Amino acid sequence: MGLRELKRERTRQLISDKAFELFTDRGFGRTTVEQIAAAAEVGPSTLYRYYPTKERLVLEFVETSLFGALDWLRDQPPMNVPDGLQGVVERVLDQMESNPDRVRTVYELADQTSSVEAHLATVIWRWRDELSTELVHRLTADSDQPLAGESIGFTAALAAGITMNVIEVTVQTWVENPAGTDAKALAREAMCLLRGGGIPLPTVEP
Amino acid sequence: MGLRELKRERTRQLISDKAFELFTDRGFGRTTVEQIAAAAEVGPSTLYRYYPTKERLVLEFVETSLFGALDWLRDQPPMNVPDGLQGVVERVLDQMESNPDRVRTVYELADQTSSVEAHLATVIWRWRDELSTELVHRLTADSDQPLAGESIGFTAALAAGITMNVIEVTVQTWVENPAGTDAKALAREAMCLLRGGGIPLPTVEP
DNA sequence: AGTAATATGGAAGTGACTACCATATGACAC
DNA sequence: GTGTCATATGGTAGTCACTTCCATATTACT
Repeated sequence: MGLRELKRERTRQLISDKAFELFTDRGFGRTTVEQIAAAAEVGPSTLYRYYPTKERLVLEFVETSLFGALDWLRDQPPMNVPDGLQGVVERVLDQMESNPDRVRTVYELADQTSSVEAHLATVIWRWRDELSTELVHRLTADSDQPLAGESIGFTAALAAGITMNVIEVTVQTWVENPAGTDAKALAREAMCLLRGGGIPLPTVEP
Repeated sequence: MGLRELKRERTRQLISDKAFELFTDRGFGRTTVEQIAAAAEVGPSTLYRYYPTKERLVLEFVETSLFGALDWLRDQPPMNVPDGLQGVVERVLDQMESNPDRVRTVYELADQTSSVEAHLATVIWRWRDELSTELVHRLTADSDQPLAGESIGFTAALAAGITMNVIEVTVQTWVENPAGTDAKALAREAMCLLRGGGIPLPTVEP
């Protein structure tokens, strides 16, 4: 790695760290980009070359966690879709559990500031869409499948959406009570949905 | 209804209509709030009293469609959760199908402009959260349930998320091919997930 | 008609983000 | 080392969404 890329990485990390300091200190809305740039000792225009929006500063961690797991899936040999998705979920949860403070901070900032929540949602949506297209590849490329071509897109989107839901709900539960939650077990149980296990809902008499 | 509220409704509708005209004409990003205000013959500050953000102008229709269905559920007598959610989905699809042009326009604007997509995501998330809490009410208030108190929140969030997914994927499919898609039938099939039907995925040999 | 409540328009300001240009710095051939 | 080129940086000026505040106008109520 050349000196150039090394400094790039360092600057990137410095900006991110200083931003999180300021955000946790005065809050997202009360921190200006100029303040972050000043704290990281770079010009505002340089900061924008690293992070295109203020919100991306907050969400970089979530982004790399999610898309890292997706890259893992892309490198896997053919396997049944529920197994692959199970692996994806566990990879994401591993990332989250390895950095609980970051996760908590991101959640707090998203709760407080609607623009952060909005950007978080788009990151998650984009991930879900890419996961969906990856599933389509896996279902069509490997062999001739019994499913009709049209409904594959529908099914894949649904499966990707459910996977995303399981991650969201599991992480949410875990963030609210980290000690008392076995995130992986919870997710494994929820993923039974894909395998036809249904969802344990009580019946209600009218 | 007094004269005051009548004029309010008229102004609101006028602003919305003019905004859609301009958006479809020059695009969302190339339309300024001042232009919308001028076209509706109101001051910019008045416009902001009706719509807190530019994006809400686009998303009002989606919002009322979704939350209208939620209000319907709140008025329903106790019933099994999957049946209630099925009704919610069908109400939403009814709204969408009754105004296909609006739906298509919203989709196009969300595709082109990331901030619209982001706001759309938050509207949908908020709706999902409210649906989830409504499910918790229904599952706890009516009778004593066999489910443990802790896991009800988890299960309800999962069910609400899946419902949201079904709506999203169904509407997406329908928007791409309105003529050849029976949205309600598609959604009904997908909602079988909640009832333990699983998802029709082919197996893959390694 | 008179008064209170509320809706409107405009002006001034904040801050995120963009476009652009001059300058500095690491990379590479010699 | 030295010169050259590609790229990274800092600063400036500007756009536009959105906020705050105040003076004025319009509706509702007695």
